Amino acid sequence: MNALKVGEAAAAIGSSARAIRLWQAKGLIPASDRSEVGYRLFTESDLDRLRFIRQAKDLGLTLGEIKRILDLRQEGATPCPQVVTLLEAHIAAIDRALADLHRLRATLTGVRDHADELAGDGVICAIIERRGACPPAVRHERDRANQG
Amino acid sequence: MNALKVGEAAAAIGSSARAIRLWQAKGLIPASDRSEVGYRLFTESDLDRLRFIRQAKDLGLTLGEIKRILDLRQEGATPCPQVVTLLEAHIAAIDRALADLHRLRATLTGVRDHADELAGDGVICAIIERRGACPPAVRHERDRANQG
DNA sequence: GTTGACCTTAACCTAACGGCAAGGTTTTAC
DNA sequence: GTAAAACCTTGCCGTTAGGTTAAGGTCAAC
Repeated sequence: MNALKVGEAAAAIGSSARAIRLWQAKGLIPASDRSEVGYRLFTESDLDRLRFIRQAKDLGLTLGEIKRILDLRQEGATPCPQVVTLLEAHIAAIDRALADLHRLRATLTGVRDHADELAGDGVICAIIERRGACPPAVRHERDRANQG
Repeated sequence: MNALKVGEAAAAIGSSARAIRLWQAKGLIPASDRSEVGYRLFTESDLDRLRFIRQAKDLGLTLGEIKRILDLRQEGATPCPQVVTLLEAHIAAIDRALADLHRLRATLTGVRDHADELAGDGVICAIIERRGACPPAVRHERDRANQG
């Protein structure tokens, strides 16, 4: 038989054994067959699903989103319309992140370039303190992900 | 006296009481005075330090980096040169993130724009599966931060 | 028969808090 | 004068997507 163990399956799809176990624990893939001693065994059709997950991850989808797509498909629905919606939400998020990063970059280079002019008589560090009004805090991508 | 409780101090610097407690637990600010019943009490000079932390955070520095700056200053050193180095490292990281996001955005819009052409006969979702070779995985900013 | 490469689960680590619990305190309103 | 609202305390769990041990079982090769 051509059943693969988790490490072999991981190598086949270009991911890690740990990641595959996590996907399984999170319900993205069903409980796999086990060998007599308990090793996970993956078939070719299992690999298709694993590859799908990896490709979706390459597109920046979260495991939760991928699970939703997979569940939709399981219910017989075609998830593609929701996927397009999802992609558009991600594109919008990327645009926000790009704008934030551009702004932050401008602030940072500005601060760095004026570092010389700032005498070292700030209380802690003049570079950080002597730069006029604080621009509104730039929230990082990861912050936005966690709390709206 | 004008000692502020943690919630008042948080409001004064534009952060949260929870964040201030965290900064204290991580050693960015010393153990503050306490009222008779154990409430944290902050003076004006405490606020300066809190404001410094918030400003440094606005520049994208991590709490660990800010602590290092604060510790340097405590040892009598002027942290500014290291701060410049830090800023340049952050700018470089931002540039990498920008490049990654631009690439991911291009991939995403490409996938979205060709969604119509892809018949729904993919195993799970044609949009995700039928797009030729997978570009190398784009690692997100937060991944890079956690493990080199 | 032992070394080394693989597998198992479990638990801890990352960044920076938010949320909630369970209880004590202060303030405000009736 | 007291009751409720609004604070405060500590502490633990949750968030992302796994990496990294730990402790132990399994399998192939030498």
